[in-house]
Amino acid sequence: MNYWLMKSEPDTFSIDDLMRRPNQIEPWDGVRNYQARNMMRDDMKLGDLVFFYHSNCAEAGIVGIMEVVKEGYPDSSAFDPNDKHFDPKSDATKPRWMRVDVKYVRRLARTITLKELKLKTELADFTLVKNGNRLSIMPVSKVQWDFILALE
DNA sequence: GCCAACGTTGGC
DNA sequence: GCCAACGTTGGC
Repeated sequence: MNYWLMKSEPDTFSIDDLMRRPNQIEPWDGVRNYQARNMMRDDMKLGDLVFFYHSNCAEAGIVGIMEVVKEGYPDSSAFDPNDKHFDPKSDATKPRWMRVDVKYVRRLARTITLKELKLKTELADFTLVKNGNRLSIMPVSKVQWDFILALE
């Protein structure tokens, strides 16, 4: 069982949007970064738990928990010329990009903000708080996961 | 809206 | 295969 963190801009897709989806499931598409792609393709497994992180907003931070309900499969949004994330170098026979499906588990009692996480010496090695980090998907160790949840 | 950090692209 | 130019991310 592994733990993850996934970022989303709430203006684009927030945890409220996830709650309103049919069955509260969302295909996590549009990721166009190879490191993040590789994690979805190779490492994210059914039942893994994921922090939902709101980025690029007034109160950036962890707002909830999701669960992986479908493992890596081709991101067909890359095939659609009308899609914002269309990639002409990807097609159905040779898909370049992958996605997983995630399902809403619960909202945190409060937002655990980036500001707060940055103050914790226990999280000094956590990718999220590293300066200049831009990965939209990252692994979270069990120790980090438990520590962060204990802040709730 | 600014801008630093970073990944990707493409010329050579 | 180097690296400058460019585009994007995301905190502030």
